[in-house]
Amino acid sequence: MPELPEVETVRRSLETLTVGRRIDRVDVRLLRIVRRPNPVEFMARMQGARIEAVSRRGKYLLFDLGHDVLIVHLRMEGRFGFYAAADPILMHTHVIFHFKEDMDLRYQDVRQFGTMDLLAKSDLEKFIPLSSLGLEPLDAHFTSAYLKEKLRTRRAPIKAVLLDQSVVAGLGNIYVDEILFAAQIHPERMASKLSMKDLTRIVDASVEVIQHAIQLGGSSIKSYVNGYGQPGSFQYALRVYGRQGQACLRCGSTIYKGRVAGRGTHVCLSCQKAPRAATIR
DNA sequence: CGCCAAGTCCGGGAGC
DNA sequence: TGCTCCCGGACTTGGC
Repeated sequence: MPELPEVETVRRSLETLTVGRRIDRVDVRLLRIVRRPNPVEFMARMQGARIEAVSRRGKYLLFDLGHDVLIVHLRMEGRFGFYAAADPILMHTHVIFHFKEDMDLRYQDVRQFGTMDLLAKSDLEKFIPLSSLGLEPLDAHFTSAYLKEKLRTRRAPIKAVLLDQSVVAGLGNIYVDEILFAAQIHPERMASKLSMKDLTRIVDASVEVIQHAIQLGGSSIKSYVNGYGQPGSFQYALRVYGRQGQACLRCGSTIYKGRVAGRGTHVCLSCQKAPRAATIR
């Protein structure tokens, strides 16, 4: 479940491990991972390319290859590992980037949900999933005024809207629950009805939670590790996610788990006051 | 054994 | 009427 803090942590590790290296050969072992171009062209175009930089936008990783850019989405369980070329190939290894120095960058994904897109840098704006992303939560322009405008017409519950990548880029199920708990806002509040004060609380909570999570290298709930194979430690700092049945760290009442926007949703019903129409109350 | 978990896309349907 | 918005299903497979 890599969300922004996990993807950012992976980015930092891959930056150290791969920038400046030249790709000798790419081996696509599971075709569905590569969405475009076709796998033959994908492998051919990357051969000989040098990794100039590794950046991130929302939950997407971007490998700058000079003329082209490789865009990777890890979805739920995608991960990268750095190996000696002679190391045994583990299960669920779907794409291998071989470097000159007998080192490999390997993409592993039990769920096979992750995606790779290779495009010319000049076509980057045409890549809809990327070009339609909203602001990063740590962007200075991510403010209550920005959210007010974005949420003006949105009648969906605030949780669904914060999961919408065109509103804020990089939040997923874990951090939205954490942010709404920190902001003391019920996930089923209608987005368009939130006051500027509410929105300010959401912005402040977003910055605080996401910064803290990056500091701790992300949350390793299930399988997440960075490019060095190291887990994060923010799972120990989670205040509401996965704590159903336990005491609220703020008020002591019991954390409840329900369902909002089709997602498992954790709330403290004392700290996060339910609106009249709420199903979790 | 059947359900759940995750993020995104897509189609159908609701609502303004 | 036409558009925007919302929700649920599909994708996948391991774990409970």
